[in-house]
Amino acid sequence: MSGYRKVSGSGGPARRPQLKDVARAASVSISVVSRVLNGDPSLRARRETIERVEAAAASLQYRANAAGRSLRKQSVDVIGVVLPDANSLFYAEMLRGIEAACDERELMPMVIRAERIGANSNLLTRLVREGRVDGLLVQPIDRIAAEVMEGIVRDHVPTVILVSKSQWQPGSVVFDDAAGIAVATRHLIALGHRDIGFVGGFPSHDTAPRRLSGFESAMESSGLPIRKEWVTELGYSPEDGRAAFAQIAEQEHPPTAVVIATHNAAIGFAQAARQASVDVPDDLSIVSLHDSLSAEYVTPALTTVKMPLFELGYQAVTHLAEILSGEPARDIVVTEPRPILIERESAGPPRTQSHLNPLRKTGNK
Amino acid sequence: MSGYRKVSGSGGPARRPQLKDVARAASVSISVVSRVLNGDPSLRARRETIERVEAAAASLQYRANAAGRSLRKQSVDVIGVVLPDANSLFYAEMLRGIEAACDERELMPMVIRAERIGANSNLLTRLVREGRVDGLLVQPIDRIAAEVMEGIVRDHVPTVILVSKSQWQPGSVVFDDAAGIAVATRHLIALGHRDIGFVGGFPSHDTAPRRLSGFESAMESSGLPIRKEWVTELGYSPEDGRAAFAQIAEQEHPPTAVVIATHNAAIGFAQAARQASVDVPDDLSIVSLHDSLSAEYVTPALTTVKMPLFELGYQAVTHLAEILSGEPARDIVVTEPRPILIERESAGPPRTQSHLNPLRKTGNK
DNA sequence: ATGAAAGCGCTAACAT
DNA sequence: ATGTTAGCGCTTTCAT
Repeated sequence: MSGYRKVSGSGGPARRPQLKDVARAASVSISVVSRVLNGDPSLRARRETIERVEAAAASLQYRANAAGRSLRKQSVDVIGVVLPDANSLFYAEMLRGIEAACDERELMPMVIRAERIGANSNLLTRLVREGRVDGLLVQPIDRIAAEVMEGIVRDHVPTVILVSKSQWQPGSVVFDDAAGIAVATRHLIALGHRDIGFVGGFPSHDTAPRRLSGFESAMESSGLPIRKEWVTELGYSPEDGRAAFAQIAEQEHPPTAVVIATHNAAIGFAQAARQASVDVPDDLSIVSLHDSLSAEYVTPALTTVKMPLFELGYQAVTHLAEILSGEPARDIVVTEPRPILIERESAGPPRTQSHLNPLRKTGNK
Repeated sequence: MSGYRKVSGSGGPARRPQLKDVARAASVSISVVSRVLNGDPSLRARRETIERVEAAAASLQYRANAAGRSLRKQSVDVIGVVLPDANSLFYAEMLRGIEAACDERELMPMVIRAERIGANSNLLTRLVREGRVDGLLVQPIDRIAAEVMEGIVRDHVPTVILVSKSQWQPGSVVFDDAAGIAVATRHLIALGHRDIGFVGGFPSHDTAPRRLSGFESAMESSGLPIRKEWVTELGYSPEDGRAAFAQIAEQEHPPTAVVIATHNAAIGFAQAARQASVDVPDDLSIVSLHDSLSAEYVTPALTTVKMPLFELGYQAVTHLAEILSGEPARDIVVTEPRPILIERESAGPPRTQSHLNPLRKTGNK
């Protein structure tokens, strides 16, 4: 079918070398070549033979054909990586961790944007049933989580869930969300804030309660009260962040600072603040969980808590490889390296206190 | 190797159905099943038989094993997509076009960030020599372009170059760069600017002269002069954009507006302007080629010219598929849809003219 | 210490 | 109108 793979004639593109070519060049049988190149421990060959085979393979630039090998081994050394938006800067670092771990194990990551699964709902099932992947790394998004995850469970694909813990089966890698939120909260406390709000995620998302509890414990251990009206649980999207701002800014006595549980909500929250001419950080300080490149470009640049994204990706692959080699699936929390505060411009000391709401420029009620 | 694929015992995960299972269920031979499911035109079967086979395949949720099929067909229906940074928002839309075209042809795109190739230089060669991809879509970056492209040429992999034209061999899909730059330039002229500069790319990059010529012809057809000192050819990175600002802002009589030949340079240029307290757009208007999500987040939001990224990706796959089926490689210019001006905040009418340099706040020299 | 050969799942040429 | 079979390139068991 493919036009370039003709039998070698004079001038035409050469056929790719295969086992038998190496075997002929080294004057051994193909089985010896296979064993040498795969480092078969049961191999009992003369050093000289091994060297001859290796030299022949190198000079021919031999690489085992993936289809032949896969057919025989019943595995393809490819893992599918399903991400909400592979183009988001947020995932750049996680993907780098995934790639690094894959490189070490001679695995190929095949990235599938979750959005594609919506349009082409059997895409994942196809990949699995056609045997194009040995296993899956999945970061579920709410909308498609249920049906996709059910398909995955039904197909018995070795799977590790990223960032959130699976309700379906063991096998996940998550951040220490509470620790990250605590770092953010303590930074605001250290700056002198006492009136601190929390913009959280939707309670049904399994990360949300962990993040909220990080906020609560950091506040409590500094003896600071938590005011219900300063805590929103609207979701993780920019729109949710905007809504959270609306809810918090309308209050008679608003907080002087907020911890925001995720990056996208922080973008929306800050945008809404700017549109309402609320000065960040002078009127309102913001620290958000999860750093990302766009945090730098936003005005004001966002102070964030950077979580170990690289390591999460790395460990996810590591654990998936364990599962593929027969070990039981586990739920892993990535605690190292610890969350790191990235100070930029969105958090500062509170203004000298005034009991008027500086956030509400329109003085109604 | 993979732990989940055991022979079906009681309770254990079921073996994936294969041709012979469908054949047994439909009481026909495996060749009939293969021909029915592949829509073989030479098939001369009874309608009833066809229906029986299709029903059996559907009820078993049969999917042909990729390894078996690939081994036989000598093609894998996977194309490698090498992008400078797959995580950049810039490529999101191009990738969507690639995916859309792949979905239509039952191809799988396998995205490889070019950065990985630096660390793991034989990665691409490996993919090709192992037969894991049938062809390649490559956007070369300067640093690795030469060695990688040479490897590709040597391996005779069907390849289509993205965005820039290949000096190595035919097979490319590029934008109508001149048209895009002309749209940007004409917008500034329509706003009343006469003193317009151009921040271009490095001359060795093949897109650079096309973009410069678009600027020149738009200026000339409005009877506007081009001043050499307002034209920079430093490169496409944010740092290059910063350098371009430095060069332009230092002049006695600077332009009131600039066209910037690419998105990243515009980000750097605008950042440098902000740091120099130059008001954009009041002191200096900016229009850049290539829209991207971050153009909205930057302050001021950038006025840009959106190029047909989706279509470029789509056509690249289309053409690669043509090459794979034996047609000769061509160099394609994507002219539809035309470049579209996205008006945001970085371009406005020029200030009433003053012959002092408003860009140079420090009055030295 | 090395080789022969079976067989992974599929397509297609060749029977019938 | 349908079935039989060779063979794609590889790994691995079994033989020597």
